[in-house]
Amino acid sequence: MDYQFRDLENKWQKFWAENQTFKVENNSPKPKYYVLDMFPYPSGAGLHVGHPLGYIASDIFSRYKRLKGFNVLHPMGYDSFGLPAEQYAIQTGQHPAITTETNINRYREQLDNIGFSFDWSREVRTSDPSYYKWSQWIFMQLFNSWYNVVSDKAEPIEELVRKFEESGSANIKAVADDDISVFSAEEWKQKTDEDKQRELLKYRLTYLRESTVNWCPALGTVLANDEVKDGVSERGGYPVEQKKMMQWSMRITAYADRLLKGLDTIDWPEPLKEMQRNWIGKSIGALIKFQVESSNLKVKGEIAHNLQPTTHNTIEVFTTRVDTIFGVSFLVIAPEHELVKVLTTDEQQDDINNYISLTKKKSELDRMADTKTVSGAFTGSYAINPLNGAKIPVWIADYVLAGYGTGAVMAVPSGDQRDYLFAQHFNLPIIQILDSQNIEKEADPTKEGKYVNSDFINGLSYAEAVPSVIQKLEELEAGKAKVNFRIRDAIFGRQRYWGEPVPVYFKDNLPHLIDESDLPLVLPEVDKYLPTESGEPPLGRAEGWHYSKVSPSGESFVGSYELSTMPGWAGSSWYWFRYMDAQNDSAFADKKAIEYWKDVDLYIGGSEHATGHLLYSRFWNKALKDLGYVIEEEPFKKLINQGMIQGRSNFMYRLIDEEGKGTNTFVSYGLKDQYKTTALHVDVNIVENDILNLDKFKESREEYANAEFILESGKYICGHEVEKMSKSKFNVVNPDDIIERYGADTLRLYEMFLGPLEQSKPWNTNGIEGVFKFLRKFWKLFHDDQFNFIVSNDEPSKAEYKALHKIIRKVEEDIERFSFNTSVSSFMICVNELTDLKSNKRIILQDLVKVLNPYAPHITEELWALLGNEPGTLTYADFPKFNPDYLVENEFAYPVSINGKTKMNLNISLALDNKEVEKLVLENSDVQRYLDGKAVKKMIYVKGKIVNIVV
RNA sequence: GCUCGGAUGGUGGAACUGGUAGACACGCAGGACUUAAAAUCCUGUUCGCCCUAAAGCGAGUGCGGGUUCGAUUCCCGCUCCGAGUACCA
Repeated sequence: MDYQFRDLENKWQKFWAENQTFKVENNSPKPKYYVLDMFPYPSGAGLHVGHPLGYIASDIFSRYKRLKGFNVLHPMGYDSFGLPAEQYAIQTGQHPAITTETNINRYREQLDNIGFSFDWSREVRTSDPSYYKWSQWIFMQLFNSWYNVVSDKAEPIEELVRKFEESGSANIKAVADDDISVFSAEEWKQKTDEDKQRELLKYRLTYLRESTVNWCPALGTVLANDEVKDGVSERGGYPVEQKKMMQWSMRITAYADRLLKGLDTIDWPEPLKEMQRNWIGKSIGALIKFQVESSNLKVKGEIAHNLQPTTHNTIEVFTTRVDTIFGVSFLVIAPEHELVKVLTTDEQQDDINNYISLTKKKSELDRMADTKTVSGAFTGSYAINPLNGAKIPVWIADYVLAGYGTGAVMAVPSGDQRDYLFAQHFNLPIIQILDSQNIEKEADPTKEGKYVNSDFINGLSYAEAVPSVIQKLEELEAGKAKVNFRIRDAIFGRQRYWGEPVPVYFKDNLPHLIDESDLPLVLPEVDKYLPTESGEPPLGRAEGWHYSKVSPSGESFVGSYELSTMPGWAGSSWYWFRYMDAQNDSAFADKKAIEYWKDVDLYIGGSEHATGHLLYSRFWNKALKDLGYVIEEEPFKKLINQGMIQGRSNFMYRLIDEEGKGTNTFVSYGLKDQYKTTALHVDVNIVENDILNLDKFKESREEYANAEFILESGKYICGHEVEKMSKSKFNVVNPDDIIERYGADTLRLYEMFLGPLEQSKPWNTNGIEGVFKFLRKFWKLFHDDQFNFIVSNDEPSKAEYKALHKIIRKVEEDIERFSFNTSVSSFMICVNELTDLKSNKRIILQDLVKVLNPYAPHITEELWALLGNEPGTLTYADFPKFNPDYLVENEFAYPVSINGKTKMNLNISLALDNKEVEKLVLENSDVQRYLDGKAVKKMIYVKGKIVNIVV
């Protein structure tokens, strides 16, 4: 039979599903291996050809590991809560659950078409109550925990309560809110329940905090950062303002150091680790207190430590460059800083008010994006440099962010470019502090040279100055060394409908967890998916959305539920555990299952999740480990980023008439410059190798039925450009179409053949023929000219063994280093060689089938069965063992070069030693001719590589 | 701005630890088979010069330098492209 890919692929896909070929057990004598893909959000557009890239790579790896004797967990699921489904629901009234279900079914169909070896019995959907029950449960565990700095881990909150009861708050070292109070055990016991809860909330790993959101009054909704462009909503262009509201937060900052240290223990791409390091942003510096000079404090040249500092008359700044303290010429505090009111003098009041109202109009994003404009206002007050008593003005400016550090900076114009520009603009002094500094045109942040104008550190180097300054500050009680992190606690609430309800109700304005037995807290029905008229989240519309509880004493109580839902990242921060034991109803995963699978051995996904999903997942994993639920400190041992598949658009050129109107005539790419034309996108699916299919084009739309063309050599050539893959650019390619035409095995091979996995590249169907031809050629190895299956049981020749063992070694090496594109090339070489050798030896072909199986599972299953093996057993066969003996050579065709330029090749036995080779080469008549009598200075001979003659 | 990645024929890419640059494909050109098309097969294909051809010569991995017997690979400086990130004190 000819290679009937569609029949054969359908047959095997059905076989695998019916026989549950890829179902995996949570115990096995084989070693475990867990291969995970980043699960998709099931969007309405379906899968395009870029999505499966990573899945194909992970599938090849999984199948390879099975052949290598591992018990492989390779699951798939859906991250099915999300904004698009909700927006669609707002527009159409269709319940997001219905849209989501439809989309998932479509995705499943498309995925099944490609022949993945997923264990679908473990499928998860984050929007399914049986799944989000456990997202809610984990939220509860975090709520019931605090971070103990002494043991450096999260502990149950009861432990903290016990400590409070024993000895008050004095000996507690915790990562907590700034406003925790100090109390004795006695004082604790005397607190009301309410006060105790209020205090504990400051310690919990999930807690309430006031934070700002992008509020759009016209749309009546909160917007995500990327829904806001230039201060107005992306949809509609309505103004957006910053609104403060109480929000759930997660204390990820408690884990900042562990998240940083853990990076050194995992095998991830270095750029990605670097991104996380920068995001966490550990900086070692110092806190310095600047005394405020005000009329009633009367500081005149006196050193500040003589004064009694209070929070009202000191400004605390954080700096990573304490050494520059003598270069400080002003202080800048954030416009939101609490001291602004106190510091502003009557004369400056108007200036300050104006500036603050100006700032309010800008979103934090805008404030951060605008680095060019210098703006600020003077408060009228001055502060005193604690080390030299200098009187320096205090300004406010929006380049200082209230949320980072202390919300105040000491400005050193000579060392910091922003400070430099600010000083220039407002005519403030710029003080040189290092002898090698060049500050004529811009700030010089380098640390080289010796200090000048710097009092007691004059003449010292950077390394000497830092400890010296810190010591002095500590002596004066005007400052101390301090580690600061850039990372901020993660906001966990969303004013949305399509997400997990937060399992919390309120009583006396205090949050309480619902009973664990009441989980899952199922998302209620609402009439509309918009916020309520009073501005409450959509859940405010749900009827009867109250928590009722009967207390042990028999009193019934009704509390209102939290109305916000969890963010998109909640469900994806632990899903790899659910795959270990997806059906469990009494735990997020059984302890034994977690002990068996432990962690993910290989995780494949895009680098766009570098600072979101991949950081949150690590955080939850660590918290769950602290609480004793999981084993490993890090969830993903090895991570590979697959590159983005970009779109490749095709263009046609419409002729413009004299009046400037478009005609129905189209000019081929090479001729377009001779005419007046306008370019328009044409569907890439009716273009092949940039040549337009004219008939299909005419059929595509009625208006094109009578289109005319100006052709070049009888063809219409289209222009092309690399763009994002999107419907509007007509460059979306559906894998289903490729499979229909060439089969799933060809698609799999071609996606790999396209280039290195990590590299971003445009999708281009040009070239897929080559891969398709390869599979047909492979098929023909097993068949005669009439397509009768025929293999020989004869002993293969040395050349045949060599071809086989070359590919065995190559595929092993390539898969281990995730270089899938090169092994596809090698398969082609191997099949070409065997075709030339007219090889149809069973011994060779049977092993070749195994080696190719991970890449092209359908065709190999079919041939495996045709070879007489039990159908379906290929998945768990043994990968062939590489034998180097077959590759031993006794001769090598050495390139002979003169002064590094290759001139010729020479066959030389590998058994000869240096001297013999040199002699042989120099005696060769061709070499003599090239040398042309010139004296040989030196000879380089690298065995098995090269001979180089230096003259 | 900062960080990271990249730049190789007409195209996608290969060259893994410094050792024959352009593997493997696509495309293109020519040919075979065929009434024809498809499919298949064969030959050629980095560029330039010379040439009927064989052969030969020269240049060549973004640009300019350097290290080396030898550089796509290492070092220094630059240009361009892509991604991430955002005034982080």
